[in-house]
Amino acid sequence: MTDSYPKAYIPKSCEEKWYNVWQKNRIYEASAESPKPAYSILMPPPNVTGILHFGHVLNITIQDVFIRWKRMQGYETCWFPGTDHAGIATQARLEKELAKEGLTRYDLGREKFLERVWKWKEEYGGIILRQLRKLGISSDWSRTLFTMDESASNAVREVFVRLFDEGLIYRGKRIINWSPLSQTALSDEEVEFKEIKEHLFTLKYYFVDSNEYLSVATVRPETIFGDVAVAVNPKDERYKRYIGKFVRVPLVGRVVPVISDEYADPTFGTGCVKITPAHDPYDFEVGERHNLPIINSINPDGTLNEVAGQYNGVERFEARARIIEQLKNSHLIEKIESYTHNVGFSQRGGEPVEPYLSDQWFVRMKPLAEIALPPVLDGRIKFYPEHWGKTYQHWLENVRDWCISRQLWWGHRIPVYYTPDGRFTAARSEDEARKRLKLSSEVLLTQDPDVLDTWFSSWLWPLTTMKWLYDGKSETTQDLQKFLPTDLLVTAPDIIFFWVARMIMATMKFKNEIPFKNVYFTSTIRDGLGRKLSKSLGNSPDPLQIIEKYGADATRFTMIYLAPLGQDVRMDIDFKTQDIPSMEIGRNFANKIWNAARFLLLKRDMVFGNEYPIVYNNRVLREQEYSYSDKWIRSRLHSTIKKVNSSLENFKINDYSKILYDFIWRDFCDWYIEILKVELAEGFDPYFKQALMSFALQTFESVLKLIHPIMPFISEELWHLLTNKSEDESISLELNPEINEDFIDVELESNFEIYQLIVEEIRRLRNEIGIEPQKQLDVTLSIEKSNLLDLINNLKATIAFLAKCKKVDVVSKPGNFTKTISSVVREVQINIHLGSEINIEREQARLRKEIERLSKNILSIQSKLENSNFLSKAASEIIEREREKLNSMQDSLNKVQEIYHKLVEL
RNA sequence: GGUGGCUUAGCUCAGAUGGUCGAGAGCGUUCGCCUCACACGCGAAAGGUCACUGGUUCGAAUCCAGUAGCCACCACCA
Repeated sequence: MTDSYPKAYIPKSCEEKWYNVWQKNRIYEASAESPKPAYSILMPPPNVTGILHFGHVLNITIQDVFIRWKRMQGYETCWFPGTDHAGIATQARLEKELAKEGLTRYDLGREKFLERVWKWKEEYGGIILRQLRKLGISSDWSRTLFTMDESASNAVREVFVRLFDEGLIYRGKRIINWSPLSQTALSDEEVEFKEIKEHLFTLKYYFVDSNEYLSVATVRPETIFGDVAVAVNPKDERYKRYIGKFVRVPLVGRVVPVISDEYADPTFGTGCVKITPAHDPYDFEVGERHNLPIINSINPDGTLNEVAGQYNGVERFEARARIIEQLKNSHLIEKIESYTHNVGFSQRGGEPVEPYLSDQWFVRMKPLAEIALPPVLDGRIKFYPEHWGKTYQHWLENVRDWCISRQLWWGHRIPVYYTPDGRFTAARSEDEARKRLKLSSEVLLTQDPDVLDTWFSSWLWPLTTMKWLYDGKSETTQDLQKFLPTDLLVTAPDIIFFWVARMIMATMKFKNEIPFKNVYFTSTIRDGLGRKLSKSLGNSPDPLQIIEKYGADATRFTMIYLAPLGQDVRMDIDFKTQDIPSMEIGRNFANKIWNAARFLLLKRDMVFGNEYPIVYNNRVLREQEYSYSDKWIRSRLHSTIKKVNSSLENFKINDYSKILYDFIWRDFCDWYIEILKVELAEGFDPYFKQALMSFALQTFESVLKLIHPIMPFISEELWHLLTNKSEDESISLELNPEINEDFIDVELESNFEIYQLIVEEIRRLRNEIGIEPQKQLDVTLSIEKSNLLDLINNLKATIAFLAKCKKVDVVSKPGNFTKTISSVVREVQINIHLGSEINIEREQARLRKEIERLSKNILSIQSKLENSNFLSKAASEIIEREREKLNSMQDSLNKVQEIYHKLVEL
């Protein structure tokens, strides 16, 4: 018998078992036709190249908690999973593999390369979705979408054409952020600025007609090959006279004009700035204003080009070093200062981006920003924590056009077709392009070679997951009708611009609907030193190993327990072993739950024998049979249900975990179960014992339901052990316990608190005096308050059990005792009869301390109650409470003083 | 430069709408326990001028302002 309930919870076997059962029974697949109200969540699609890290664990667990909780509240829940094709990351990954074979993508050619990527995707892509299953999540896997699936691609193409036709997508020659590593354009959002210590070089630009020169500062001397002018501020008296003259670009020898432009800041550097339109966005604007030529001196791979003469083909930073040498040798450098400034880096590749002039496709953002702002401002979409709304607003109000073309192969091909003479149109197919351009079938059309930014498909996620335009035509589907808008989006704040904002734009634009009602921004997880987790820092443990070691439930619970809304999380990480010791919180808690169940099961088997489960349902406590502790735990349970619901409703998921932790560990295990032991031992009537156990088991079943959203495996396992239900049934399809306000008894809870204080005080005194652990002493409690007296009398035996007393007497009047140490909690006097002489001095000292503490408190309350302002302005119930507090403390003080004086007399 | 966040026990953090805080938890530390569910446990203890200054209020860890330190995001001028 005992063998069926091992002493410690073993997560592994039950996790595998139950996930397989859930999958087999397809219990988490949603029906759009269900009459139940809908509750839906979009899973932020991880990259196909991704592997599980702790950011996912937190993010995914939060979503699962809400989905499971709502499912148990009777909603038709649908959690849409999927993966993102992650253009740059995936292509880079495959190119790396090719490189091992000594190949580049160009060796294979576009078609072969893409075949290869697809093959890789089928084989290894989406490993992360399998890893997510280890967490026990209840997403609807039948609805899994990949952003390059045909249905999604159809929608992407359609959206592109529509925006193009509306003039919201345009092609333009602009300075964009170029990644030399990936050799593609990037959006502004994909650039990260870092502070870099470099040098500021002041170069000499000699006038063509004199020995004088202009001093021009630059941090990028390698761009001098693209210089087409030197600008000075028109108001700058120092340089006014040079405007219109010509200088020679150092080394290059090109003769360029000195122009006047407001852009030159007289207070910065020398006040002269070289203008290189091809390599700086501001210079580009200056060039446009002054009609200057544009000279590109850098290749897409980051090397200098033929314009740079001898530096042709030299990598940009290498070139810089060599150019400086040459400038030095030619005495063309006036000075070199160290200089700290911010440089843009490619978020993915990590290399400095190159401002690069090229033809790219852009989305006009203003009109989209205008429709995306109102739903957040008017509260249709709520952010948690709220303050992200400000960040969102600021971004939208200052948004710049979105560069969506990428010079990659892996991604959605831009649906634009060009004629040999340079005309073009967006179209759903080549045929359509031909029609649109009114071309005969002989004219050769070429499709744009570029692909779209990955986020151009991600922003349609709320729509494509629900099969919008899956065939390029259908504007609505059952899923859209049932599940849009979704209820909750859980995501990291760093993709608020990339993704959250753009989803709002797209969904508002194409469906005139919000994509989600609530957005929960997760915490950033950091190590003990406050650093973000990253592989390169070696502070990013593999969640699968942690799950292996501590269990999925433990991992889930710990993450939620540690991660309050809106606050970063610090996890102690053992860098050597890649262990996370704080996972013990969850593991120990799971073990505690397991053992509470084990206790109940053992007692159940004892009390019912083989009558279980036949008579189980007939054994019910009659109302008068409920003991104070039964009523207390029932009251606590219902208070807990209430708190659980309100914390989840307010997205305080961290509170939810703490409320249950405290309730289960403290209330249920430390007190209720301990008391139950006594009640079972005392009861003679087997029917009564069975009823008592039924109540305990039912209470525990409620506990399991409450904990299920965060600890799905152990709760499922125990629920089955407890109820003997068939494997086809699942606790996750049960309804949450309902609150019965009638069961919440505030007065009982407060009296019970005094009972707990009494037990604790006796234990404390025993410890303090050093009574041997096994020694049982007689205790007399004197209590005047009648309802408390009744409660304590009722629970007398449990006090004896919990505080190791031989006998507990309860009297209504304080007695006169010798060889006794006494203490007071609230209005109760506790007397422990030692049966031997006591250390009077020590007792006096102890009591003096108590008198002091009480007197201090009383004084502060008294002064409050004597304050007429307080009496006239404070709420009456506050005053009443203070009065009660004062009375209670006075009473305590009187009693302590009485004891003290008696000691003195001895 | 702009915006937002944080600062409560040795450590990590709870402490909506100010009074129930007569400041809490977990870990760590100290002491005592293998008490018939659990040593992944039980019982107990020590440990805090709630960053600083001022204000609002009858009353502030909680609201406001300022200061300091830390963090994040945005903008980025040669």
